[in-house]
Amino acid sequence: MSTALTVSHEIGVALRTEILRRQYRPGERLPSERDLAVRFNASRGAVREALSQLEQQGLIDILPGGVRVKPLESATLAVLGPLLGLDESPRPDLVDQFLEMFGILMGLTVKRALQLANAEQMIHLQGLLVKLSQHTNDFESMEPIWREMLEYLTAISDNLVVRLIGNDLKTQFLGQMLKLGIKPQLKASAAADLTRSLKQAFSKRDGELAAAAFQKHFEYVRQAVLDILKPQRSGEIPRARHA
Amino acid sequence: MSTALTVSHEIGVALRTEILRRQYRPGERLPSERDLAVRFNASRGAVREALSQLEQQGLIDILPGGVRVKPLESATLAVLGPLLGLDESPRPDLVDQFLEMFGILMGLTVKRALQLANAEQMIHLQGLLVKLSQHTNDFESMEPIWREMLEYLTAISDNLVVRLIGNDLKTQFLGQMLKLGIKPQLKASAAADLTRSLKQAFSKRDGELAAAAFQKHFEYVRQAVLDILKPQRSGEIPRARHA
DNA sequence: CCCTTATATTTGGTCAGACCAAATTGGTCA
DNA sequence: TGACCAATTTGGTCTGACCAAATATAAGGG
Repeated sequence: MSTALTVSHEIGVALRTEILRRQYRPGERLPSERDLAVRFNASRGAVREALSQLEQQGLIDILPGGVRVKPLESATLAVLGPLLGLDESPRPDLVDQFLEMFGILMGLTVKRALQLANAEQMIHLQGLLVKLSQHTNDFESMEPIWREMLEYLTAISDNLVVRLIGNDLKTQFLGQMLKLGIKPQLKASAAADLTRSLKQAFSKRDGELAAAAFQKHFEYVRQAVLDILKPQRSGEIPRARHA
Repeated sequence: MSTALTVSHEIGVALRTEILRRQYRPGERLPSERDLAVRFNASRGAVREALSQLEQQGLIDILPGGVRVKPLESATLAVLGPLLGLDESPRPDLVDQFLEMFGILMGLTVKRALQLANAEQMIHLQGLLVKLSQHTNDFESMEPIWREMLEYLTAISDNLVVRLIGNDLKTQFLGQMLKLGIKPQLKASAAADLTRSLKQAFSKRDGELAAAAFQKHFEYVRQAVLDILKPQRSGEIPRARHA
């Protein structure tokens, strides 16, 4: 299932999957490097590199005497993608949490960007917005423009913490979502709504307004995605809807 | 400066520091593994493990033909701590961004916790709050109780995305802050304010209110920390203050 | 003189076998 | 039963080797 160019990556992915599937209890010891080497038909060096990666991901503690598995909750963001890809269909609650967080980050980004942007940057932004509003009916053609705008906003806002978190989330999730072929069918009206709100917020340079627009849009996306992910069963944890 | 139990960690830290100090341009090639091995007086295996870690941190791309340095912005949250610890005094803007994000995460956590908590959990929470309000004047003695409450809130809210981000931030930053001896002198009144607001929010089970209390408190902390970090010079990027 | 094409070198990926120090384990003895 | 000590296991590291792909270099043709 997982592409792995090198043996060590392959081993890493395999072990990570097992840990994420909770085949080891937290605190339990992993097989010794030598045993793992035998099992994967690889050298100890390769196994070692794999373990080194898992350690960076916060999944294991590798210390003299044995490799110990850590509880999932103490892992790194790096495990989110793999966690989503465990089954054919990702856990809806995780996807929802991701989208919520992503909306928040995006809100923070615009808000700050609108504060810091200079005149010409504002002009560029509004130019992008105009371009967007000309394609509201064609999702495919507006997607790259969206990307460009987000990239631009991120650059302006110059918030490394938000950026790094966003990086992780993006690479972790978007990859998985695309891989799983989950593309929420957004009504054209939703995109139009967002661009309209943003236009207004940009012209007034109202960061709060722009942030709110993003948040609202992402709530719509969340709903759309959830409708796809659990079309049958319900009765899950109720989700908040900030009025 | 940096504690490193193993040689490979040591090499990893050294190389990471150099990259974070921008001693290599993005896209530039790192010295070959063999050269690095000579330089660090280590085996290629050790170097390899170090590189493997840096790759996980998003700092390098390690591919046949050479190891290439990636731009800082495409790294992982794992670099935040090291970034803060580069100089004797951490970059104030990063610390501020961190605290802002931390406040937001905490707000999300309480909000959700108050939604999901059952009766006995609420009782426990309020019990902790009472304990806290009895120690508002003694920072040292209330700190563990705070930790316990946060841990408890996090467990209840059961939001893995927020939790993982929080993990990273915590381990990354708090470690550095403590190491650098930056302990903001919070007035007792601030802590009292927070506990009072939380008490009210808990009794009414008002998540928004509790979140707001945390945010407000963190804004106070941000100000306090900034006052420490840049006592002399000013003229930096103005920071937002959400009324 | 420039561009293309072979050739030699470098670089990462992996393996095998070895040694050390610390931790674990198991048995022994009080 | 419990404390103590030896044998084993485990991670940490090193050396030296081989392969395939990528890079750099030299050779050749226009």
